[in-house]
Amino acid sequence: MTEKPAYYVTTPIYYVNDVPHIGHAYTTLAADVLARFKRLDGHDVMFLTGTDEHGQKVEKSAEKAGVDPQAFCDRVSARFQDLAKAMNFSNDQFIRTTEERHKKSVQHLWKVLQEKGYIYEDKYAGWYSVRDEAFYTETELTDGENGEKLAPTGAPVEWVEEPSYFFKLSAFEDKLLAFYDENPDFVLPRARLNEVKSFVKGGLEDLSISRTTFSWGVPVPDAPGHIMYVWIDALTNYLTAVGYPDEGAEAYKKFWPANVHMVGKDILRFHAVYWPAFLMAADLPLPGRVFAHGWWTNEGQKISKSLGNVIDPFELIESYGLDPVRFFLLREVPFGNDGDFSRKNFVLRCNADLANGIGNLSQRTLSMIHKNCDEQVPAPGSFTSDDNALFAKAEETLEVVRGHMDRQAFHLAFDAIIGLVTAADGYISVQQPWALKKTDPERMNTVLYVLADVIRQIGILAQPIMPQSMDKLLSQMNVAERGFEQIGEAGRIKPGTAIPKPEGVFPRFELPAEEGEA
RNA sequence: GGCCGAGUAGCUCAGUUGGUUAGAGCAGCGGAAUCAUAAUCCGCGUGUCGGGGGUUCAAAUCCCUCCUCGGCUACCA
Repeated sequence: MTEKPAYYVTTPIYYVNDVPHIGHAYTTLAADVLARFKRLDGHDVMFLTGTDEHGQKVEKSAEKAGVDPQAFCDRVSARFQDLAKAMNFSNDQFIRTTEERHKKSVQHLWKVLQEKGYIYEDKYAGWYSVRDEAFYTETELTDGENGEKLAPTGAPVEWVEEPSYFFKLSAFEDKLLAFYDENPDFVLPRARLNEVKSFVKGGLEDLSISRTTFSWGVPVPDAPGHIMYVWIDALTNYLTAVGYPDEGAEAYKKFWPANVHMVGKDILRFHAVYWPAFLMAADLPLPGRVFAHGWWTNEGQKISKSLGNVIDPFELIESYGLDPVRFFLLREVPFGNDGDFSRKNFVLRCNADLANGIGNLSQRTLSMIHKNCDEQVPAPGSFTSDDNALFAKAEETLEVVRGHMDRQAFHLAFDAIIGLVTAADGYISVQQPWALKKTDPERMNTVLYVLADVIRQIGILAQPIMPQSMDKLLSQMNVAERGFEQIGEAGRIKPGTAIPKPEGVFPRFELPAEEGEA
């Protein structure tokens, strides 16, 4: 086995009652870029995504579709796997909660929690609306005309009770608060940590973790009729994937605890409160970080099924190509903030940074080399301070990018790479290799050599976000070694490397026609 | 209602141990160049730093107050 450091990053498992949309693509993309970055940076990476397939909603949807639940899950889970392919995600595993290994894992965890005294049986009671298939809290209810209680949706509710097992979440209030204080980067962005803390400070109630009203799920051990309810089942997938309950398993020893759980802001609480509490209760190590990202709007409008403005990632890839989409999603908006997806901004951003930036820089340089240097990388003469300054900037960029990646500041990481592109363009303007061609061909060779090598490094650095395009670029330059250890002098491109007539890496897009007020 | 956060150039944002003429990118305008995907480079911002009051030699940066916007306030993933 290698001595490489381990890095374990996860996405949530996606609920199969939904079809894949931009939100799913976004979460997994962020995890993918992180995973690819860490691999290139010399880590042994475990990148996990998957589908959550249990619960009453799935059971009902399957019934409605006239198929058995497993067949239904197979079908919808496949759509998420299709998305992973279409987005070129590099996940090492795709876990499904209906897998046997997961059932064993969750049941084991349950028993551990039970043995340690954190699970007890009681009654789950609440205001339930049959029409909405949902429970509501007292405060959400309104009084109807006849004094009856109504759900926010206007549906009548009734008081129901059912037997249920509970997890003693209330026992972890102080431990959690202490943990947050000792690990202020456990939740990012920082503002989200405040929310989590104030939630915990507000007092924790025990958690209902089993149901008796449906059967599609993992059975509670030795409790006929009881099915595990949601979080204890879903969250545990992160353990299952690395071999739990076999704590001696190689993957487990290597990868647990996870470095980062990437999640949408809507499920932060479950990852930042319930999950650490479960793990504390089981005496298992806690993950390093939960990062809660924001949501997208579509042309300034909130995305909703009823508005019919859901963004289909497959369609987006079809229209613009994969890498521009990957780039835009993580470059346009400070990661963690909400963002707006607008076609206009998409085109402006991609044209500026990709077509006019990386694309044009490599095209102009490789083209000059191809035409003027016998179709191969020229041998450089001695380097000037300008040359060395640009080389230094390239090396420095890796450090900057690494720093931002470690805090999931993707937008800043890419900003640094684009900054290197801008520096290289500035260098060309000053050096004017087209003029040197007549006055000092040897100096021209040196300048083009410097540029070729910096482009090589840009290509290497940008691989995590745009793997296909950078593969195309690096392949055109016949660069075979592409890890971050190749950044700087160690990986300098070899004079004599063949440079064929370059092909554009990024297309330029047309601005969408201005539309009138909607 | 309670708690938290935000309001800085047309747009997206950076900028708080208080201190030179408040910054960046994009968009826009002007110029240069011509190797390149009409791409690139250079130059150009008199911005009430949400309003008002206060502390201070000095405030975008501290205090008070008001306005606006957003988030959280438990069992739907």
